[in-house]
Amino acid sequence: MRAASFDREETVEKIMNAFWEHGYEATSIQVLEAATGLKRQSLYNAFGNKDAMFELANDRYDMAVSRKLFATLDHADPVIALRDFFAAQLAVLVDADQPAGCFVSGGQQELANRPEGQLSEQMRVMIEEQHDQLVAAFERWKADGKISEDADSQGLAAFIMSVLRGQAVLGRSSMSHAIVEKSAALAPRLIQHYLTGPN
Amino acid sequence: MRAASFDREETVEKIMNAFWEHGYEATSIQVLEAATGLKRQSLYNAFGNKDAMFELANDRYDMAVSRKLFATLDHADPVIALRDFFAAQLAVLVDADQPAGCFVSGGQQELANRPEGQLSEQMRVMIEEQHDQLVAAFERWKADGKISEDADSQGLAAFIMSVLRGQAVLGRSSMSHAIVEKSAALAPRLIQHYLTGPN
DNA sequence: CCTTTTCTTGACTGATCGGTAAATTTCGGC
DNA sequence: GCCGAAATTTACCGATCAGTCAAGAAAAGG
Repeated sequence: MRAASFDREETVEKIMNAFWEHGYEATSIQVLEAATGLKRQSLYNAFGNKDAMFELANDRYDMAVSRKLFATLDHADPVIALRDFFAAQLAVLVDADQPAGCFVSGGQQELANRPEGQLSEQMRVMIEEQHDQLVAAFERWKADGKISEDADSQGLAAFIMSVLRGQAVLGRSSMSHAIVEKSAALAPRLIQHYLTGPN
Repeated sequence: MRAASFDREETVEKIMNAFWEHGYEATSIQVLEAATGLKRQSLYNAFGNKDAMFELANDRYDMAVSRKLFATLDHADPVIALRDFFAAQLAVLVDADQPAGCFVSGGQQELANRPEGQLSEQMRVMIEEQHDQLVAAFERWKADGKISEDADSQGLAAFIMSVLRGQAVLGRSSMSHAIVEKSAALAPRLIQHYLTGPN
């Protein structure tokens, strides 16, 4: 036996950042070698193949980034929750220490039309789960009497998912950060306005 | 002299559809050969190189698809305009005769972090122009007294751009078409609600 | 008809792609 | 200390990438 000389978690994070920054196709094994400091065969030995590395990166993004964002929805007050939700989204998108944009949006765009749909299926599930979390949040606020019984949870969830993905696309280019900031500021106000009436 | 045996406009359209469907990287020259029915050298002879083909495809998308969408904003009534705007967007995204999703969103995601930024610059300009068209529309409605003087044209434009891009991402996978439909239905109502108050 | 110009065709380049086989090093177990 | 197993390194594989070269085919101009 011989212990691996690298930390697996750290390596997965580096792989995630590489895919996040360059996308699936443009992240060649060479790029992953440079990003992780490992040699080709060490990567294959540890993770299998490129698709498996992408899946791990996707999982890690889900755990480390997405879940933190959606945790803001746990707040009992929908106004505060949605304000924090979009603030957290903005923070991710403009954080200079992280790659620009969003892993999920980028991957979805690039992999959706692939003939072999293993990876796109994984991303689709992620998007569906996020949508369901939003629906659940609105249903919870409904049950707690925080918002009207008539509110369309499905529609609102779908709408917020759209805003989320769109901000991720625009946040990809630093030139559009101003647009993302304005959008992130206005989005919760629009929704609040719709839910609770003006004031 | 000898006349080319193919119609240039038709060929550009086929090239556009290929890039639209597969993205930049995944659309190899082989794919373009199959899509256009032309041989390699004919393509290079007619268009120069791959990047030039992508630029032409991008231009054509702008002319043929985006402009039609933004033309709905010309209507004097913002309620009708925004309703038609999102209806037109939905129509593009769910049209089975066209590739799924949106050329602009896909290209922006894939090319934004390229070292050589020729193509991403072109897409950034496109996004900026669309944003400006939205701002202009709101300013016009303001001047006509259709919406409040206090309305934040910049913010609303930024917000709508986000929704637009996000719907394009979600529309990329046919599994998410239900989400796009709900989002496209709710978006204009939310904005209208915000602009004119409930009812 | 014949020449000339252009388009078309098919073979080819060097680079890079994802993935693998075999050699070499390094370490834990005895 | 040495042996064997696992990690690392180096070299390589066929396939495909964007782009090119040099012939062959076809049409316009005379």
